[in-house]
Amino acid sequence: MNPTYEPQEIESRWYERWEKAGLFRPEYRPDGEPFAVVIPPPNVTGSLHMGHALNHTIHDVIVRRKRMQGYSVLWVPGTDHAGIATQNVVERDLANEGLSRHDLGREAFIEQVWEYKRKFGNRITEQIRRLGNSPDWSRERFTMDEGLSRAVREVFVTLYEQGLLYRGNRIINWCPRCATALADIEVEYEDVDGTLTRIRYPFADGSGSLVVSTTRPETMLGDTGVAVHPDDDRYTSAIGKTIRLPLLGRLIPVFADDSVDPEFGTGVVKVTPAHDPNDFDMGQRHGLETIVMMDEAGSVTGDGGNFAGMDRFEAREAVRRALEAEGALVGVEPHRHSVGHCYRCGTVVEPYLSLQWFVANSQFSKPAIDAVADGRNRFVPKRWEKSYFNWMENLRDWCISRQIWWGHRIPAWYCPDGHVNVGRVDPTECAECGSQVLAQDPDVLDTWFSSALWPFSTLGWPDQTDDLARFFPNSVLVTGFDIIYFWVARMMQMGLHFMGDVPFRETIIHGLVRDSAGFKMSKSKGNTIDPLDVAEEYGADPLRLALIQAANPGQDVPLDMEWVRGARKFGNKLWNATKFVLGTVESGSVPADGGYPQDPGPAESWILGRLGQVVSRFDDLCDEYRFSDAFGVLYNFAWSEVFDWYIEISKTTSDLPATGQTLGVVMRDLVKLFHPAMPYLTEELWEQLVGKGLVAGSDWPQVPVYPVPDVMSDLQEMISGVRRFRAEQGISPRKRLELGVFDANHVISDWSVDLIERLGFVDVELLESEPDTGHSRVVAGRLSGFIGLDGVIDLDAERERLDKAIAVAAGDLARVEAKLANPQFTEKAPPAVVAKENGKKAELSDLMAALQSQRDAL
RNA sequence: GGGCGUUUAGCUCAGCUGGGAGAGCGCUUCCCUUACAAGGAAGAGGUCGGGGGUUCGAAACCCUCAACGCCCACCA
Repeated sequence: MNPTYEPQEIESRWYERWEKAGLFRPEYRPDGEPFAVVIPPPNVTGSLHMGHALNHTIHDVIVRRKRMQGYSVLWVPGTDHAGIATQNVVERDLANEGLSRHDLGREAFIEQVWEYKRKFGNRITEQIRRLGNSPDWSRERFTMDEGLSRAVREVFVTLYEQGLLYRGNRIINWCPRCATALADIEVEYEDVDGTLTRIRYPFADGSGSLVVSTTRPETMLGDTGVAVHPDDDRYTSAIGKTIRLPLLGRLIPVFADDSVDPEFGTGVVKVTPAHDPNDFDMGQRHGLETIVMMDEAGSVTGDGGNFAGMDRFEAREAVRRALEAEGALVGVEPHRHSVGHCYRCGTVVEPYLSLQWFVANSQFSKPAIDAVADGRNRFVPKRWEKSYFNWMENLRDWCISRQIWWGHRIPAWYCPDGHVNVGRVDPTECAECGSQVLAQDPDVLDTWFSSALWPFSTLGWPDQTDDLARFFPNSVLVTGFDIIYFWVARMMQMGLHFMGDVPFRETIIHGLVRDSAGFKMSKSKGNTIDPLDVAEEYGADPLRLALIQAANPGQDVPLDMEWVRGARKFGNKLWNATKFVLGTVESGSVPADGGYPQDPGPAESWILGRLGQVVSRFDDLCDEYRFSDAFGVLYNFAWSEVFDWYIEISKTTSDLPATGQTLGVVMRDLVKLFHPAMPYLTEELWEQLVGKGLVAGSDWPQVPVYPVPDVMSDLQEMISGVRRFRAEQGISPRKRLELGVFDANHVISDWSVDLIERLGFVDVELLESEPDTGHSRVVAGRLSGFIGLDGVIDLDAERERLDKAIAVAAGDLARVEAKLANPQFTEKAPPAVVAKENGKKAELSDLMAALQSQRDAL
């Protein structure tokens, strides 16, 4: 073995062997209970970031452990076509050559994107491999592959037939830069400092005017009405009058509507039905005309008079100036308000009236709520259920059409008469009028439409495949809280609707990876850490361990390179411990399973007993997805019990029969337990210890129950006590001390004496009674130690030490006595608690007395 | 405006059903003892955000205040 742990070298050696062994396929354990999970498909042209690394590490830890526990595990990998995001990337490339997608035309452009996908589509999957993840690559899917496209079409057509999917003219969110509609949740709101413009709207009959307020004065070009609240006394007389719209001179009515807030501004609202959802509703209620004054690029249309052709923000200023010139501008004041931005490009979105396809969302909400409420699906942590419910309860219809080219084309065809043909196969003539002139809808579907089907489309649906029968519903879904609405909620809706069941039984929500200062990692902030760079510098295993050590459900993960370095140190420790064990047991001689000794000595029994407890605790915590806690328990056990104590103990007990065997077995089980987090390193150590097969394919430890002898903690306390004495008195570790041990309860053996002598670096004499004078007492459970002080120490320092110990004991004793003196406590507290306090009191009294006599004898 | 969460050691966080304040990192002192100095041994450090209440007993349960963070909402 290398003298030290070299992660990078090791990590190039194992992936192929795992794959060749077929480990990642559920067929590896054909008879196991199925356990299925699907990867949240990353953008196909994307690159791995730390959020992926966290998500995948959690997946892999779950999946590798389940595999070792005997489940038939399927982890489906794949990528998402990421409609707008990918199209934007390719368009940016084209722009560098001075081209737009329109220069290429639709077909050539799409071919270009496919080319891009072929070129970069492997990058992210390669990165996923590099970090040691173990999905079943033979079942890798892409949201636009043939099968998934068929699933998308099937869902679209079925929903259409069921009347749950329709086409309609609505106000949607429009991104003028991407030139497409967006769903409500694709808009990110941000408070910005804007202005509120007050405009005077004169009555046509010259009898006065009303003053309206708006944050978007340019929209007045599309005004077709003015509204006040019906109960607003100030304006009762205005209702029914006609306004002559400034700048354009259009005549528009004043009407009353409940939705107007009399408290806001002047209590008078200009109504622009084509460019505001509220106004649209009012327009519907009052039969107003809709005038689209802005086009797809955000420029003023021909209906905007002199302003036609201007960009919306340019028009905003121009309209204001024109109003001022006309004397209609009352004032402009600062106004902080929330403005929506495109989640893909950050451009300010416009509410925009257009003809789009929608999913009648409300129909899907109740089943999706019920499924979580009655526990068919469980959120971990549970508090996210509230957000989920809240969102589900307030759903508006989902706008699914996008005016881009990259994605699943909407399977709807229109004849010249406007008849709509939707079908599973492309129509050749209009079903209504027989026209053979048909044009397919140019739009594509929202990326999330196909993502919503992922848990069953990847298993072969709509075909009734074996995988579908075996692995649906999935066991768990692991994702971040940021896509609960985008993804989790919609998978739930579609799973329930099309499969009649929840798509997965548990929804595991993890946090965000943050930088060491607690800030969200983002490209714009420049604080991102590339997981591949980390793997390059420190290794993938250390990165994985660092991430999983911080990953409790719902909790953000702060990542500092210190944590990664710490994880690598731990890897090094495991490495060296194994090297030591190999000095005792022959390489390759440790059995893959079992091998626990029949008749262990006390130290063996202790470490094996503790190992059993730790495995059981670790399993419980993993089953609750509390990985941070689980690995904390394991890490501490390995380091402070196995390495710091057991290995040291084993050096002194070479004559005990089970030592070598136990060392090998304990080390092997540690290797198994750490394998889900550090797959490469543990595989390397397994090769050294066991030499046959792979840890990845081994069985999870099942440790028989061993008693944990109390004497072990007595001995440890005795040894620590001697060491503490040494440190406090400034006595060199090389000076051998005399230690008298009084063992009133006869708990120790020759072996114990040997242990104390070696680890404490003392000569032990067993005492028949406690000596009176000339010693320093070491309290160690049922044992008492007496260090000979002759010529060893500074008496003053020893007095000080004793005084400190006495003060501490006295304080503790006083507290216990006060508690016991309180009749309320002795009467009302449970007897067990009272008994415990009494025991404590006796113990402390003895200790006090002993220390005091020690002090007096000095 | 509504909802959720956080506040425990210098830092990151455990502490689940109320019964002697914990871990890792960092820090201090000593030690290159033949697995490991990417290490070992020993140690310092906290009025558990403030206030009130329930209880024999509260970091934990209830109320309240404060600070910070996040999500949702048609703030013209």
